[in-house]
Amino acid sequence: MAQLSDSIEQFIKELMSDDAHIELRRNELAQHFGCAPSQINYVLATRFSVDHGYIIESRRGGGGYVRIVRMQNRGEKNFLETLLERVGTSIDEDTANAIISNLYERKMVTRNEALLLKAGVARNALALPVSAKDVLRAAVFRNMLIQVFRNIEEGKRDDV
Amino acid sequence: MAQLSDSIEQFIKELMSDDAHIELRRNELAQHFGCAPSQINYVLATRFSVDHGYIIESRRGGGGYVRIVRMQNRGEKNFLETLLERVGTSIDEDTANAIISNLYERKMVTRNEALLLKAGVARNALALPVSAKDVLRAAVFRNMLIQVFRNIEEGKRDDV
DNA sequence: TCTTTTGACCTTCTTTGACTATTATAGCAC
DNA sequence: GTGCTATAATAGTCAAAGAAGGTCAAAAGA
Repeated sequence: MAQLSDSIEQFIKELMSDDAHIELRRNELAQHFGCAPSQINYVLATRFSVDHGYIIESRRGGGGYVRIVRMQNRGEKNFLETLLERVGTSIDEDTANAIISNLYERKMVTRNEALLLKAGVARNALALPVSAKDVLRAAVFRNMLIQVFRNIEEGKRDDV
Repeated sequence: MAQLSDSIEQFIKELMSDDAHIELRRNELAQHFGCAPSQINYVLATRFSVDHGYIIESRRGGGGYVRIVRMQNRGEKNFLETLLERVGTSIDEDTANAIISNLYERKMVTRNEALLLKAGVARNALALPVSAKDVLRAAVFRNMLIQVFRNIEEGKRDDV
């Protein structure tokens, strides 16, 4: 039997067709496939992750949604993947700064954005034992990196 | 989908346009949107708080009203101090996001920068007990805020 | 063994309604 | 006219219900 997950993956990809992003209701989709809502999360996690070239955004509560953004540019997608791999689950400040400078040199972020990124991962921002700092820095940095690429990919929406 | 709260927020912002303040009738507005009057209070509380840069004044009884006042731009230096004070040593995500939106509305950061700031303070970036998250978020956020103002103040040099 | 599926429980955001508080005004006593 | 009082017209507060989506681990399949 064609796995449920595969069908859902297909379905979502057809929905997207040429669009760079779509928005869907998790529960609706689950109902459509007669499965548990968390099944959708599984599909997103295993087939629409960053290393598959997608970025997921969502919102809870009334009017909640799940938005799937496809990275258009293959190079960028691979680059982000590489960066996230490099960051891993722990990273020191110098390495993070090097990555940020590199992004700036490639003109993927403005100077101001680069400085903002550096501020976010700076030692003094993380008042914790050193080893914990690196772990935390990695977490914050990953999030910011993904946002950098989202900024690049996404058309200008006006919600901030 | 188009959240009621979002529509009301939009509506109010359009009403304001360039004015520094507007006055409205809570019940009238509620009726216009066919919702409970207290819904209006919810929108005001979540989208027009002081952190968002607004002050609400109101009066009950016959001829009552709700006045929404957009806060004046203080000197930048002073503003940074105020913000840092507000952040203190612990801040939750919603408050941080409100402040960021405010910076964006005041055109002190670009949209991309705002999104970057939000990514830096997002819940999911901080895999820790909630209370610890708030403390850490404050630290990271302070650092980024200072950078925002440094970006504004400093002439464009090209070293990063 | 590795992947998929499900379900119980959690967190976030929105909407509503019952109850409370405040203010202006009309009517009345003087 | 003045001062009180009742009433109507507002707005505020808070808790509960409703409407999403998230997480994690156990069960089920391949």
